[in-house]
Amino acid sequence: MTDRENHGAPERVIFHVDLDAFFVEVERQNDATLVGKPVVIGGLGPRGVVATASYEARKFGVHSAQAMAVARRLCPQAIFMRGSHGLYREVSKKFMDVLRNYSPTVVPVSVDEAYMDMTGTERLYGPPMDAARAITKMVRDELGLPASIGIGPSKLVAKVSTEHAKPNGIFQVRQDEVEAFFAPQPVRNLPGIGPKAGEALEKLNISTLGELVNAPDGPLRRALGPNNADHVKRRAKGIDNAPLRERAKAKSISAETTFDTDVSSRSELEKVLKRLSERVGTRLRKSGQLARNASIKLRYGDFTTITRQRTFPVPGDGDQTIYNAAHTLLVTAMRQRGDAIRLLGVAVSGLGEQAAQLSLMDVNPTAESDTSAAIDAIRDRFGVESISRGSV
DNA sequence: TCTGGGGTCCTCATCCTT
DNA sequence: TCTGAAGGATGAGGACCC
Repeated sequence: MTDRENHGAPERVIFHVDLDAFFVEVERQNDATLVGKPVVIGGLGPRGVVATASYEARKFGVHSAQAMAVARRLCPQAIFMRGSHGLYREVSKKFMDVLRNYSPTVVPVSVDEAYMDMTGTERLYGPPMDAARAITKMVRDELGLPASIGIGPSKLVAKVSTEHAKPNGIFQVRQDEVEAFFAPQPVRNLPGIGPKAGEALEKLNISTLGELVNAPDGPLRRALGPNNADHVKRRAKGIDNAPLRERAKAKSISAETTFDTDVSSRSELEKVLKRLSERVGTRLRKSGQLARNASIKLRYGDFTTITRQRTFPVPGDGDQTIYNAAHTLLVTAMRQRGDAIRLLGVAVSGLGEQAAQLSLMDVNPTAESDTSAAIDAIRDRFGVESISRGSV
């Protein structure tokens, strides 16, 4: 829909609901001694990073994606935890159920945030601010979790508003306020502007969205790429007509691991590759899909990362099929560069429904698939570690 | 000094087919 | 039969998000 087409339509009311320091708050429910203390959740190994930090820890400069070692230095008195991701998924499901009481259109973005279309709900819940207060109250009453809500005429504006609502608040920006609200925002507040684009804009002396809107097109296009520059400029004006839509099925499934110390032993890498292939295969079969491609990801000690991809002769979902392709790719890559490896990953993509398997050109993909499915059944019953293929 | 894991989307290069 | 253009498929890499 173009801007013009949107004229005359009632202003959309979109909520962006975000749970504050979600992982930490869930842990605090299980252990009240964590309340009021700096808590950091993330990987505890030598190469772990911060997933979430409590507001008490953030005061010391701890933030997500930071190396755990740095977080420990900044805030040694914090409580460091690995986190219980299965539990977070369960709580997240309940959170989405609470939101569905208020709107049929709830689109989860991640475990701790979702968009809601609240257009036309005034007669039921009153003005948006009242509805938002009711939702945060219900989230707190039912789940014991603090939530922040940003309200706007689009997903983009709602999302940026949430940053002003945090922690534990509500912030609304109406259509006629969007331009004035966006103009003074730092460019990095615009979703889609990450470290690289932020740096490129800084070089052009552009630090706010207002400056971005008024920047000449030529240098902007050179800095961000022609298509992206136009897109970003529109968003910097707060223009976003994207509809609220359920996320499509996953397009790829992957698993990867970072080693505590870099690994150069081929047999060690093969063992891990096998395990990763099985993890991916199990999830692929659970999704009821077949994959057309397998790929590996390698990161070396100097942090350079490469990916190598291979297409199956026919779509498949068996562990062995995935492993064989991944192994070929790994051997070829190691021949080209034999350096020790920091991270190893396996992925499948080109996912499609089972019917694709009816193309009967291959050796015997079903037999292999049956073996993998049998292994899945045993794992479901007795746990992931209960059975492995011989080489693992 | 240190940079996880699981994703999506975009761009660009290359190869193959028409 | 050769050649070049166009376009799709594939592969690689990078940026970004939570």
